[in-house]
Amino acid sequence: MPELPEVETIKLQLKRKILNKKIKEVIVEDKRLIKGIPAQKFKSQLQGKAIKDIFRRGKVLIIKLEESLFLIIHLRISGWLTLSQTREKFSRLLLKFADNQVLNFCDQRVLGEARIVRDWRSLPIIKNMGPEPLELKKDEFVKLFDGKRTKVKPLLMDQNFLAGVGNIYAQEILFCAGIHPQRSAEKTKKEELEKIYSCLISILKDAIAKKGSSVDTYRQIDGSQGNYIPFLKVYQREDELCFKCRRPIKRKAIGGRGTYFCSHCQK
DNA sequence: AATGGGACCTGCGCGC
DNA sequence: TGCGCGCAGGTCCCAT
Repeated sequence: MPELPEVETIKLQLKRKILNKKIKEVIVEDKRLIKGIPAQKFKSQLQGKAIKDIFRRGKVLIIKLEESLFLIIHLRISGWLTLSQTREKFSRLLLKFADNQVLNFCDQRVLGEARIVRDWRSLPIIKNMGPEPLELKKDEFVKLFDGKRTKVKPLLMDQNFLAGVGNIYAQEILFCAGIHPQRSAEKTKKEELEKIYSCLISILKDAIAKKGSSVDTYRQIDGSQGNYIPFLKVYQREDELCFKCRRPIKRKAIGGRGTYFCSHCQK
């Protein structure tokens, strides 16, 4: 559920708070979160290192440390980060700084991951990742669809096609563009793809401005919810009225994913 | 190449 | 009240 706007929010907020702080102590509450190396080694590599930069690629948060080490955090479905004085209920990994602030990697379902690498660009998830939507021009976006025979919705969610869009924003983008979630890419005209592009950009920007959607466990780093939920037009609004035509919103499992849409406004 | 399913996980909300 | 079940969505992996 943390998609691009949520991870971007976390990035911006963390950047204001923990840049140049030194990690004093590392507590691994659940080893399943730590990938690639044993938890002991993970801890010793982080110990004493200062945070030099924080950035994002798709849904992946990348924290640059001293000595060219990178802490890679993927929140997957149910992860979130907080910066506080204490541990949280679902804290799985804690980084304590010298000023006693604690960066909590919380994750209800323990599907997230943390790893340390030197060459983050060669991580498979990064290496194969599609372009950043907010760095993409309209004609570049349209061109991505050349020769694609898949349905538009799974394409938008395919991280190797386009980075950062997940199930929630894909649905919102398609509603905005008036495109049915089962529409195939090859039957989508250039003008429609351009409409999808403008919806993609405006929705992502708006969601970032509102600090993300706390549909489930996602939180801002102070623990408060994101503010975009009241602006969701279809997601989790089954049987509620479409804001455009006042007909009830439908829900259907498409490609194994819960999908909300208006069958009148989306063709 | 595209699609479908299962696996990874846990907690919540529902119906009985 | 309590239990079992279905569901939630990101990614990877395997089979068709």
